[in-house]
Amino acid sequence: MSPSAETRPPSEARARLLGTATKIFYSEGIHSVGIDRITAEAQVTRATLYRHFSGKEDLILAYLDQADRGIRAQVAAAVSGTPSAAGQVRAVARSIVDGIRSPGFRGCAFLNAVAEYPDPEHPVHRAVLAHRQWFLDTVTGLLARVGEGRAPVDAAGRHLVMLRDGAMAAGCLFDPELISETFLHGVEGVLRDVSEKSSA
Amino acid sequence: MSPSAETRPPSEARARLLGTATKIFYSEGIHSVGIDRITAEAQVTRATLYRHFSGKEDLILAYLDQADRGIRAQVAAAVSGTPSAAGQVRAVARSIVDGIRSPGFRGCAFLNAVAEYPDPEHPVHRAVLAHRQWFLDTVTGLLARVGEGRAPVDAAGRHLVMLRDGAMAAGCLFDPELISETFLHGVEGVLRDVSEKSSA
DNA sequence: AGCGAGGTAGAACGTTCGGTCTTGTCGTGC
DNA sequence: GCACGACAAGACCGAACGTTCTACCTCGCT
Repeated sequence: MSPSAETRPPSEARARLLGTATKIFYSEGIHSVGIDRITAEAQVTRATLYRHFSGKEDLILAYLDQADRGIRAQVAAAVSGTPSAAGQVRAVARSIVDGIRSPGFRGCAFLNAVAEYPDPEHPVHRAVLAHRQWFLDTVTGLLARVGEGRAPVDAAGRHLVMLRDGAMAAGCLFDPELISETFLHGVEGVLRDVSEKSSA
Repeated sequence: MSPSAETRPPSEARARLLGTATKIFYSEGIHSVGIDRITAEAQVTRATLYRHFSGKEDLILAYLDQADRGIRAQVAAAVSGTPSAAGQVRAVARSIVDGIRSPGFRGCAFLNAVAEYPDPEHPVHRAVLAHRQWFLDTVTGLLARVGEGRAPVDAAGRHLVMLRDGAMAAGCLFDPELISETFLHGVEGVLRDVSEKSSA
């Protein structure tokens, strides 16, 4: 799973490198920033970068891996901090709008990355697909516990992910406040659907 | 408005150039393809490209402008071919899923482009915002005629655009058929919302 | 004391980038 | 008949790309 399995163990320089890469890749894109930008900003020489990562692609994968871990932790925190199933879905939704509303928000790191790597065979593209599959499964699992029963929970999960994708994509192109409001409203609709359908 | 206002009039070579740029930019991204790829595939020399466009950026803007015209025509056709307001919304939605289901679908050209140009001041970014504003206004206008009255049609328009964005983003990452189904279902929900609220 | 891992510093590799320029050749309109 | 616009072909530019290299330093360990 770990994309940098064959590279060096953690170190101060490596952490600085990955942190800088995360910041720059997320805010400016991937193809448009070069190795030099990252090494300069991380105050590290090129040799150091290539000691910890096998190349730029490896650094990109490490960036996405870190983003993936962050989101998983964020979802886990939202879920563990709430007892009811519907409350868990709302907590996840709230964590999403928190991101959209935060200052440096530049959309979904994975959707942005996949826009630059359309080739389905490319490791970066694959990493995005894997993350998205996990998210869909997780959300669908939460919804299944809201509408306990044989409600069409798969469709509801896809609906919720579609709303999330739209909100994340538009969150840095429109007023984040309006996007958040629209998204939360949509989430309530999905919750209503799942509850109604399962009680029918 | 026209991004290539100061460049040459149409010609066979120019059309070939723009067509090739459209195909390649859309399917492979923008930053990752160079001038040489486009000129080679269009069977045109660099000199010819720079005779018709002031540079790569101008070509990108022409590409987006062409995509914008295409979508406007597509929406206009959907609207003009349907009498009822709700039918027009459904026709637009259908034209969207037609795109998602078509073979070479690679997501929204504008969302993909803006992922590569995060700087809000950049002309490419601005072109994307302009297109999106037009689309939101258009969709909101259609919804206003569905719920004739003072229904919260702005929120419904944002909701519909959010669904579209999510569908376009995921359409090339998941099963297009399921995405289309989910999207059309969501559109019906928006239509129901607008109709109910206005009749209340 | 000595060794190696991890780091800095910086030159250099070959390639590709976007962009300019020159030269020659068609075809059309004046 | 000839000048001009459109295009082909390709050399050329400076810069940036990702990558590799040598050389030196400085810790922590044994």
